[in-house]
Amino acid sequence: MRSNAEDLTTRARIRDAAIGLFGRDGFTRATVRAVASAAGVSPGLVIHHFGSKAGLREACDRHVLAQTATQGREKTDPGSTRQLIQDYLNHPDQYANEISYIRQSLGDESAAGDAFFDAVVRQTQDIIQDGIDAGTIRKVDDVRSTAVVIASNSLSILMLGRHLSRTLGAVTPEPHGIGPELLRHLTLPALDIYTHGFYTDSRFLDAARDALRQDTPTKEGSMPRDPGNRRRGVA
Amino acid sequence: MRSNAEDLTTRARIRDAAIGLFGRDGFTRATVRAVASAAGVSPGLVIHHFGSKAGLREACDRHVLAQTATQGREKTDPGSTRQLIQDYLNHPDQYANEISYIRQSLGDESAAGDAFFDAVVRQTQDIIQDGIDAGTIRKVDDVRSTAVVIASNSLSILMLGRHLSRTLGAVTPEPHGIGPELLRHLTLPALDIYTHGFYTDSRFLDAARDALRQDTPTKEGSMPRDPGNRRRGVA
DNA sequence: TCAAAGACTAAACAGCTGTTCAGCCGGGAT
DNA sequence: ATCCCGGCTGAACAGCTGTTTAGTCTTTGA
Repeated sequence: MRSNAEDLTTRARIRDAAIGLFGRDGFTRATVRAVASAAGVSPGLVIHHFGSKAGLREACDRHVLAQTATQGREKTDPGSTRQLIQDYLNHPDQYANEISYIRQSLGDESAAGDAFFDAVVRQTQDIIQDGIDAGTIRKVDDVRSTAVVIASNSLSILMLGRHLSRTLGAVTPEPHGIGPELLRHLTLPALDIYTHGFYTDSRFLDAARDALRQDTPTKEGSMPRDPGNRRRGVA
Repeated sequence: MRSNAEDLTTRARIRDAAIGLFGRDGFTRATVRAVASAAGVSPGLVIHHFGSKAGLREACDRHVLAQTATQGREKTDPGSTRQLIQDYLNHPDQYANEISYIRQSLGDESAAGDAFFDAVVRQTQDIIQDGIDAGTIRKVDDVRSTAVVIASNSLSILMLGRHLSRTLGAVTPEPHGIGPELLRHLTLPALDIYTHGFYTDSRFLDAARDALRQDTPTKEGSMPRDPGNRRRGVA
């Protein structure tokens, strides 16, 4: 999205190379030497600039987080959100490194991953609340829990993109596997469920509600009673 | 689920220890020495039995895959599925290692992860087809794509369990973060969406359908036209 | 102009990694 | 009894890891 040329500060070049390698190989497998080599620099300089590999990772965390935060700023503005998606579909490679990096952060437990997930949930909750107020989204009992479910569903594409593209036979952009073709495959089925639901009646929902009502919420340990036939194989 | 005592073969003890450590720390971070130590054995013996660390991993893949395959065998039988869930809720720790291991396999690209994901999709597709035939699940245009969406949503709990438990304030069983309390939080919101849908009308679905229809599916590269306001921020 | 500071490198260091090797031990077959 | 073979160990090896160090080059500032 920004200047792809090599007019960047050496420090920034190292950071960007690290984001790419961390996203592709993970924080453990990506080595300081590989980052240095990708940035055209000696390993010592990486440490000189960032103190340690952990420091380099923190710098990458801060940078990716700041970048995605400015993008998520225009959350309740539907027009800019659409433009953002369109922008991504036109230039998928531009965001590839950040996407992969966030995927790694969400998997490999880290404070940055926590922060990103919380931001997505918060943002989703705002969108849902606005949608409810505008009448485009059904009124739900618990907005926060619903936001968590929706966010989890959305982020599953990020976490499982490689598998999704593979089983659907879509082209698989490296390394995250998320491309326009994948979104084209998933959009209608997902929106169909979000629009018309998945079950024909409220049988499963009622059963689960009953089961949860009579389920004594013991604060720790196993559940004493059969919770019933909640979530039969799916969900 | 089987004998937890130490009447196992040394080879099996090493394998089980490896499954635990691989699931907790990932395949790279978990070392042969750590596995050996956890199994009460010398590092050389691990190599002696499995040839290499990669061979050990393959053995773990085979074992976890076989174990989950036998469990998924009774897929279309709702009673046994319910019993399986109940069994898990009563003895969550029993499955913790396998769950974590599968999570790692799905994230860290591997043939075992691919096989597991495909099995889940296949199984989900069968369940959906049966549900449609029985009238409990709405008839959908594309059963396979719908199955992929449902499977992706379901597996997101596995991939993001730690985050879900954290933001919901639920107890977080190590290391995967999936416990009864988390399921208790998510069941009703998820089933509510699956039962009543999420949007109030088909506005978003229709818009996406129109956008996809007029979208020339170029087989490679960027999309030439604005795909429209599909999936506004969520989904 | 000179000195201080920072960017940068090449080499080395210590620690950890997977793996190998020589050999010990115990139990079954000959 | 002897042989031997597989389970098993402890030590060692080579390679890679993050990091340090000594030193060079370039820029900057008074």
